[in-house]
Amino acid sequence: MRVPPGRIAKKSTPTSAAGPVITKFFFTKPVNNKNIIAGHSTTAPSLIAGRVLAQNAAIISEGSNLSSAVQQTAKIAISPLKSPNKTMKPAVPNLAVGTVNATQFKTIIPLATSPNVQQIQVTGSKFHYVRLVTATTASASPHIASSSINTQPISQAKSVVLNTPVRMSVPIAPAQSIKNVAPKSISSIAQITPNQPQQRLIMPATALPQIQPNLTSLPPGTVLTPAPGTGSMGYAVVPAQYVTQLQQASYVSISSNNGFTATTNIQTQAKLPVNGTSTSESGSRPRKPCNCTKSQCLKLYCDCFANGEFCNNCNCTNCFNNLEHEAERLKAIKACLDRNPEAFKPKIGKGKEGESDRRHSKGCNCKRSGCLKNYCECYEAKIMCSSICKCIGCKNFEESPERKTLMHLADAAEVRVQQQTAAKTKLSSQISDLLTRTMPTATSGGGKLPFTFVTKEVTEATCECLLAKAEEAEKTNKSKAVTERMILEEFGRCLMRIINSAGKAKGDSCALSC
DNA sequence: GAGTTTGAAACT
DNA sequence: CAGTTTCAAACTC
Repeated sequence: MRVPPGRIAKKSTPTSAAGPVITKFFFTKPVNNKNIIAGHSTTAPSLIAGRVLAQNAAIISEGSNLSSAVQQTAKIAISPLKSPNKTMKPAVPNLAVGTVNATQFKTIIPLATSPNVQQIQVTGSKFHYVRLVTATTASASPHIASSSINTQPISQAKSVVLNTPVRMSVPIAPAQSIKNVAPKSISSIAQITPNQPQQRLIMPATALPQIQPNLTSLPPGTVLTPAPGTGSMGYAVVPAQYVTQLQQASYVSISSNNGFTATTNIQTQAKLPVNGTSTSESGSRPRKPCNCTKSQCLKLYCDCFANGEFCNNCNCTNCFNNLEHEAERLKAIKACLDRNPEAFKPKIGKGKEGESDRRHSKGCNCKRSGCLKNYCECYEAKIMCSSICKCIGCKNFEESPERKTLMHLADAAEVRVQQQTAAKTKLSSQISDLLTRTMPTATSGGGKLPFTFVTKEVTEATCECLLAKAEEAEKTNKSKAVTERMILEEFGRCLMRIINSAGKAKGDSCALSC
């Protein structure tokens, strides 16, 4: 059976018979939260976005009969969690790996500096996917294939070993999280292959309510490592910016025991507005780079950390919120979760029945701002204070005249900004258009002017002027030499008029009237 | 840009 | 749980 391109993305690994076997998994996602049933799939009734459908061992041997291999495997699908309204379905048995639409993986980008990392871009997804690959031997130095690897039929490949039981445990999370994250039983999992390398799957920085309910308290960046002796695969939930960090890393090692170890300084502190592309939990509001100095960006004071993001293009000093300090970061995450298991959950959630749709989960405690400044978390989130707020002198309620005034001013300012932006855009467009239209004349060095402006009418007018001069010379009995001189002088004047007229861009032969 | 104010987070 | 301290963002000048 020939697997359609993209159904199981893989790379061609130039391995010798004795060479290392590169184990790679691609965990695919549906686009636009749609089920990913592909036309070639003979199983899998549905696949819900964001679900780990089955976590049994998955084995695909490249070069072997794929169909049989697929039939023997359990299937795993991980996808971004952007359809919170959908309910978790039970694990779907016999869902073939690679039942994803062939167009879903747009590109698989090998990181030039790290043979262990591949980026995966999914059409229509704002998330970056990264897959980390570990060779089975230390000497493995696989050449990462080009982006065309996702189109290569799997039947041509050598081997893909998915003999890896997937077990998810959360050592850094509170006990209650661990309890539910681990599968109830792995007894049904196919034989565990000893000495398997550890793999980690990098998942988007989105809350994971649909994978496991108790994962929601884990911030992106949490590493779900395998339980001792039970498997060789772990998961890391990272923000999109992680991709940037990986790109900046000259080397990222993946040890079976230690996880990530970036050996270079992979955090940039460049003061670029790139972080403006980062979004908050709402997915729309740009988040500013942090400026932390004392917290090492490992406390909730740091917005990046609080949002479960790595610092990237921030202005912070002594930042530990990066891959280089993964251990410290995980420790800090654990400490935060110990203090407050909800620490990484969105603060703005659904209110009670009859109250506003959105409200602060804890309520604010403002005393002096009247809850009408951005100090107030409710006001900052553009929501009104609720009954659970403990604020003093609150003016952030529906009928508050101060609030209405502020909102009005804010709206007016926003409109003004939009108008200014539109005006700038229009002016820029006009300038650009003008330059484009005048460019041929400007760049021609004037060489086209005579040709452009010496029209039939201009030529006739010039000739009339010259003839008039000749008649004038004839009437006055001028010598031949003088007559020629008079005609040449007139011709010179005509040329000057043509040039002057060209400068006026009129092309008007009237300018040549004698 | 420096200094001040503010309230959440952290600490005791 | 309440009071205090620390912290970084928001704000003012």
